[in-house]
Amino acid sequence: MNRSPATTTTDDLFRALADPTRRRILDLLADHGSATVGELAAQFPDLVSSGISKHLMALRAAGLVIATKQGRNQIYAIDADAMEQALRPWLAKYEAYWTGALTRLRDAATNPK
Amino acid sequence: MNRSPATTTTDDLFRALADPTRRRILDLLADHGSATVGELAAQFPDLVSSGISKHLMALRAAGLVIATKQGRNQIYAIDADAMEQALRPWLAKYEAYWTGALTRLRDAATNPK
DNA sequence: GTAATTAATTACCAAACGGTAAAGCATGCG
DNA sequence: CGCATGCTTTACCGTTTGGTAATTAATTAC
Repeated sequence: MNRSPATTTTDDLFRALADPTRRRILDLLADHGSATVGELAAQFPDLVSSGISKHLMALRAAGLVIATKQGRNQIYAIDADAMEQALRPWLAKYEAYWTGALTRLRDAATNPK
Repeated sequence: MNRSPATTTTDDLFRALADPTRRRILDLLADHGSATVGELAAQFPDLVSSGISKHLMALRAAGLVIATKQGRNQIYAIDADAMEQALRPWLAKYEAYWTGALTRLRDAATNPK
C-alpha cells in the first residue's frame, strides 16, 4: 500500500496548487532539495506546525510530494515526475497560445546555460 | 478604465484554476475560440446559467478571459497573453525538474507542425 | 411600446477549506 | 524505563466557495 499515490488527477493537482502556503512549501522544497516538517514549519512563523503537516498531507495526496521517514523525521521532497505528468497534459492544451513562451523554452533547451 | 484587468497575480491565477468548472470553461474557449455565456452554459446541463456567469466573472477578474459585448451577447475568449504571463514565472521555477517536457517542447518549437 | 432574450447581480444556503488546540504515536535519549 | 521530540490526527471554528433562485439591466423583435 506504499505504492505511488494513485495517479494524480488534474483536479487534485490544481486544488493542491490553489493554496499559497502550499505553493510556498513547494518553492521551499524546490530551492532546498528536501526538508523536514520542522524545517518547513520554521519558515511559517504565523502557522502552527500541525497546519503545515496538513498542507503536506494535501500535497502528498495530490502526489506532488513524497515523504520518507528517517528516524523520527519525515523528509519531504518534490515528486518531480508526478508533478510533470500531472501538469503536462493540461499545459499541452494551452501551449499553442504561448508561442512566446515556446520560443523562450526552445532557446533554453537548445542553448542550456 | 478598460485597460487590462490589473496584472494577474499567481494567487489569482491558481485560485481561478482551482475549480474544475472554470478549467472546463477555459478548455471550451480554447477549443472553440470564443463563445457566449449561453453557448458555454449549454455545455453544463447540471449548472444554472447564472452560475456560469459567476465563474466567468471569476475568470475575468483573474484576467484569464476577456469579454466583448456584441448586441445582447457577451463574447468570451481566453486572454492568452495574461494567462502566459501569469503562469510562466511560476513554471520557470519548476522547469529544471521537467527536462522531459523541456525536450519535448524544444522538439515542438524547433520542428513546428 | 411591449414582450422576449441574454447576461449580471443579489440574497441566500450547504459544503469545503484553512486554521488552531489538544490528543495520539512513534522514535530517540538520559 | 521514563521523558522529550517530531509529526500526524482529530475535533472544532470562522470564512470562503460554489451553487440556486429571483431580481435587474440592456438589447432585440414583434
